[in-house]
Amino acid sequence: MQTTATARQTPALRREDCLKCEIWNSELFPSRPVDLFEQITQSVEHLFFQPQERLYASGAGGEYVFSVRAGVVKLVKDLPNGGERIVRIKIKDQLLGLETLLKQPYHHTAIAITPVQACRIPVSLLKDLDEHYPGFHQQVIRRYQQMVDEADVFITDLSTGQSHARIARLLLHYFDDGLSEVWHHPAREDLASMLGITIETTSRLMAEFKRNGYINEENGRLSLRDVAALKRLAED
Amino acid sequence: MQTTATARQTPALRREDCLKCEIWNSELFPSRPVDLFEQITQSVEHLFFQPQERLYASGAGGEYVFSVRAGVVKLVKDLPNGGERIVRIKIKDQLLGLETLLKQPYHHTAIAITPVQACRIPVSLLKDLDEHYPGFHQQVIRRYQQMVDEADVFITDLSTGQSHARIARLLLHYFDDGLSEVWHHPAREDLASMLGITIETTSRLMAEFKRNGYINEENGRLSLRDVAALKRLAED
DNA sequence: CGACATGTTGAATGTCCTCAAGGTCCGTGG
DNA sequence: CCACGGACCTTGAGGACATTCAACATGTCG
Repeated sequence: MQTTATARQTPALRREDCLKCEIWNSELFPSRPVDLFEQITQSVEHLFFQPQERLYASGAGGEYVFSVRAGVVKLVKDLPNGGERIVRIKIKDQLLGLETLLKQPYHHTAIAITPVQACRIPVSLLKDLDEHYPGFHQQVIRRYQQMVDEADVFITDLSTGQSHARIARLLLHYFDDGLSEVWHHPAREDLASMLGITIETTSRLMAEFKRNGYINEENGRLSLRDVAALKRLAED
Repeated sequence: MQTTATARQTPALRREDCLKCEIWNSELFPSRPVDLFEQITQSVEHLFFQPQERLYASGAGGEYVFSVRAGVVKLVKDLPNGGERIVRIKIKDQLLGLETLLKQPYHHTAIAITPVQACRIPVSLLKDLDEHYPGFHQQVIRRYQQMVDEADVFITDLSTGQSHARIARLLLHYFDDGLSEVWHHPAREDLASMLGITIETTSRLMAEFKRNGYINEENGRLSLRDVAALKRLAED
């Protein structure tokens, strides 16, 4: 399992590399003592996931928070009618499963969209850090704020208005920056599930955007060609 | 301004009553010292708001967190096309404007839906508490988790599927419990803005629900008549 | 009473979904 | 090597659904 597409694309991280995780690199650990290193390397596991693989499942009692080191993870919730809706997208340096800090079961199912590398951090370690390092909780609060912000984007930008506007906003938000370097080829199903529309509508509109020269997709690589036009569409 | 409809409906709270706020009543202040009381009563203001009045506006640099003591507040974001979308509903014992803890301007506009009583808490006070009372930040984290959870409800329940299902879910979620005691008569515009649909569609479907006996609205008081039927609709 | 905001209802249009068929790509097995 | 199946994407046609624009009703407040 170690010899994955991931391992070939990007050099495989080792357990020691978990120390490079953004959450330990904070100014909040001014004098990182040796025992902190030890504690981390002993309890944090570095894991690989293939596309479609689950990091955890909704409702499961969670003991771990995950930190994404490479790749893209979707957080999904099942719908009553059998489908599923994506509620957030997690990329490098973002944390998943923070609800376990409050002893709650996972609220979503976390699924790798691309090959993913992630650190699995025991809740007990985070609680230790919280006690010994005043100011560590600021990190957690900051990340919660990020989550709320992204949730608001999903509500206002991805769930409001007509579908061509929603797609334009999605493209601008997730494929105009470095994310497209990692998430080359979004599946129509995932786009649709982020927007609350059907796969067919998504496919039709993506095809139309291609025809109009707004976007491009060659050898499985999506890129934005006419950002101005997309911004115009996104306005309404 | 003190002699408001609010003051008549529910007994007006005084500044001392801010101490009864749920956030001070936590087990996290095991030995509430006198100086804490003093600090709170000196810096926390107790305010009244009429429907349509704003507690704060999106983009403004914020110095205050608000705690709702009575009534209902909506958090809205402006849309590019001129409309606005409600992203959360705040009721008793919920906090607004936590983003100011991170020195960020308010992310939403907070508007009273009903008459509202709220405590206005300076960020500096909360920072003090955070320093002197280890464990206070747990309160903040817990509330952030609540916000994320409600945001997810807005994404999966109120922004997904056909409009009659969305309305049914909204009614079950917000008018099946104690909230209907406070929020008697939801404006069609607010319901529509929570669901991302038009006022007309909302009006038509509410009328249909009334005709079918699922809900009732007399002397400006909404109540659910057939929860089972609504739950059936909510499933899809 | 008249003015204004809010809610309701109708008719026409437009958007999106459903159902269906066909296409492409890729891995597997004959 | 090619045939086949499966997963995914595309496209079309029809119908269901939501929006738009409009008229009218209701209620509130001066």
